[in-house]
Amino acid sequence: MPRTKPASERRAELLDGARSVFVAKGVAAATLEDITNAAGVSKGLFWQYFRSKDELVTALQHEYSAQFASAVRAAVAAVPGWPGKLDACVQACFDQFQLEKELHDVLFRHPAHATTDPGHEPAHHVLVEAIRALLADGTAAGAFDVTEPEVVAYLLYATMHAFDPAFRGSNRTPDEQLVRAAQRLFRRSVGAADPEGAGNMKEVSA
Amino acid sequence: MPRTKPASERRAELLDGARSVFVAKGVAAATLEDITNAAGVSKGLFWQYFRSKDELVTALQHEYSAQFASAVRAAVAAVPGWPGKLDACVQACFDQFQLEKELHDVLFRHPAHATTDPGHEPAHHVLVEAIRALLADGTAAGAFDVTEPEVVAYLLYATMHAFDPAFRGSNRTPDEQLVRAAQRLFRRSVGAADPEGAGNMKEVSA
Amino acid sequence: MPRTKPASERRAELLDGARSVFVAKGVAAATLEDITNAAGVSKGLFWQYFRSKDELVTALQHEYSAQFASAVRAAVAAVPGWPGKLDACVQACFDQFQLEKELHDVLFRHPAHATTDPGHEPAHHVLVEAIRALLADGTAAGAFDVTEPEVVAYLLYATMHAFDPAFRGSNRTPDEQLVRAAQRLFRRSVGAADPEGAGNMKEVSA
Amino acid sequence: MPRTKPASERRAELLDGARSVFVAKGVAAATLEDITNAAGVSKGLFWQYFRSKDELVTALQHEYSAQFASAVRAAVAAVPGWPGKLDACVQACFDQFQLEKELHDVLFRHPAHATTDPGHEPAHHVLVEAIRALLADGTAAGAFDVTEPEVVAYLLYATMHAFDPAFRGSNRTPDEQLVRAAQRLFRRSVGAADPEGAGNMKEVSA
DNA sequence: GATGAATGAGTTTTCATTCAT
DNA sequence: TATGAATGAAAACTCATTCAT
Repeated sequence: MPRTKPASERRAELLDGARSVFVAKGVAAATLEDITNAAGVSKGLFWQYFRSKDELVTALQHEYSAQFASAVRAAVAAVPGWPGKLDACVQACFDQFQLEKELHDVLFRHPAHATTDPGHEPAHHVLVEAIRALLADGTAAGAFDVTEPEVVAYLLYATMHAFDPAFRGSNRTPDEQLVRAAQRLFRRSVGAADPEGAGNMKEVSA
Repeated sequence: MPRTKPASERRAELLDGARSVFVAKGVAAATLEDITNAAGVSKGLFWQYFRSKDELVTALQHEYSAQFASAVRAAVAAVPGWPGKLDACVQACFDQFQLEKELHDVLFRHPAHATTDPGHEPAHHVLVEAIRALLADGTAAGAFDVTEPEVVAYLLYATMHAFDPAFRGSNRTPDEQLVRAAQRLFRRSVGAADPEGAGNMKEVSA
Repeated sequence: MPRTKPASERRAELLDGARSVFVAKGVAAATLEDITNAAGVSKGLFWQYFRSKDELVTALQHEYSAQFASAVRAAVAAVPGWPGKLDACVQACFDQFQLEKELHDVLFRHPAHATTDPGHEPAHHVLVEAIRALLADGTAAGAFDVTEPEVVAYLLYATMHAFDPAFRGSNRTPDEQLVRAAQRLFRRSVGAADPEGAGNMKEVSA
Repeated sequence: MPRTKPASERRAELLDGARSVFVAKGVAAATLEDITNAAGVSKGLFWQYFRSKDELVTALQHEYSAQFASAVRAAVAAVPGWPGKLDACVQACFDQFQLEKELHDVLFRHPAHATTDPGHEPAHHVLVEAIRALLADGTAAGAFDVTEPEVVAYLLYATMHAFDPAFRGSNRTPDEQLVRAAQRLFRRSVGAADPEGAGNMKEVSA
């Protein structure tokens, strides 16, 4: 004996249900019935909100990416100083991957997340773009030395996946150490001084 | 009507069939019948060589990783000079991703490639280890400045996925430019001079 | 947002919507939602006017048959002379089948139009009856020679389905020729002279 | 615990099962599981013999039509004399409709039996063609007077559907009488004398 | 070893029908 | 009266897996 609810609420319930089922058993293994059960609705209702499982996955991916990017942007904005912003960017990415450890994996390793899927691209892009802006602005301010911000941003975006729990696999580097190392790598990559005791650069260039 | 063949040959036929089917329609969409058809053997024979589809996928992943790692090691060994080795490592990774564009994607984006799958780890590890050795040796030789080779190697391994055609998605940077940028990034990361006209490092450290 | 309307109008809207949907995609493929959409009413309203899809189909069949029969009766009445009436009957049937080419097919080939459906019988019957009356009256008037008007009417009724576009299938006889041939066949069947140049009968009986 | 059987036997079992289920509950209402149950095989086996329900229906239609046509041809061939052949043709059609009363209806009234279905046309055609040949040959022999055998054959083919139990509906004419009337109608249509006591023709032509 | 017919649980999807508003 | 969100029973179809030959 169901009660009518606003569509946005139902949709959210379905998305929530899907998220938890996906995390629990993966996208491929999750049946639509699992999802509607988790959402507490009947099987048929699913098709009033999504045309297919893929559409649901895509919706979840968008949601995820949007949140990720905005968290990064906020973290960068909150910190003064270019090297600090760079560190904050790295830290924010790490935190985001920690936030819902399995979700990224389950959502983006799925084959549905095809190369050519135009739907997800913007999300990726928004994060690459955030990094690019950081590099370009820092370079313009004389703090960084990056001649091709677009390309470097893209490479660093790839690097960030080292934080993905699924990607880390058996890598047992402690979180703290991994983040510090990444920050140092990012700083060097943009030609900024190492975070603490900046002796490194000098020695090399000497 | 094939007659008896040596087991290793049959297994290879099955792996070849699977590879082509996986590339053609993805791992999830490929049925075991597709695979045995492609291999030119009967359906039942599959079970004599693999316990499940997942085992087959894993075998293919191993094959792939092993080849990848050995290609990288060979490329590194073939070049003299530490910065040159680093560049060669980057270039070899790029070339490997180009070699069978879709195969990596289809094999490793599949959910079967689970986080905790212990079967694939060695392959990852062998490549990370190759990079680590390069960094440690170069540092010992005074050419690089890397204090935590394990961690940096892992991070750079992640960066390398920027070459994955599936990962690149809409990124339209020309191949040549992408490789050059990656080489510069790697050099900087290890504290070596930029490939050409090493002015960058100096300016920053000045 | 339609407000209250007279029931008969609503019912007509529903019937119209159903007719167009049925013609467009067939009875089986048409969903009640298609129909209510086409009618511009809500899904739930359907149940206020029809107890089931079958009831709706039956209603449409009745409508169709009633119109068919009355068109035939009118055509017959409009023409003087018995052979002329017979020709007119044939022509009217042909014209009716042309009128809404697909509708008859879609409505009466549907399984819902079951053998034992007592609902459609009257319609058939009214047409058979029109033919029967024509044969009986013509015979009484000495123009036809039909000893069992009921049975012959029924047989000729069956013959008339040769005009059904769905029945014709790949038959490529031009319309004009088909009608002429049918008229000749009907005339002969009732023992009347061939329409033009009545030599045929004589030769045979000679 | 199934036993392997020759494909043709399995296929026949499936066809037999389908035929009985279709007759029992109609094509639309019959589920594939009903059919496989009736055939005594598992659900999945169906798809090894037919690609879809429609393909099965079509196969049954072909089977039916082929048998129908050959029965008619045999009956016609067995009788000497043109009028006798005509009568035999009518009788054979009637007998065929009696043979599996509901099957024709259930098979051909189904929407799958679409107008444009090229698969069934040959079957129709083979019967029309048998009638056409009869008319043409009889005319050539001077026994019939038919100027357009193709068209008349097609019309008489339509007439024959009066024998279809589903078509007859509430028509209560005794079988015997119906067949006699049809034979008389056919004879008249082709310009041959009435079966018994040929007075009719004479009176009319006089 | 090799085959492929047979199985049947499992999945997505549809849609007539209800009912709280 | 009119609405449309919600239901859930079916139904078609898939495919990994078995096993008699």
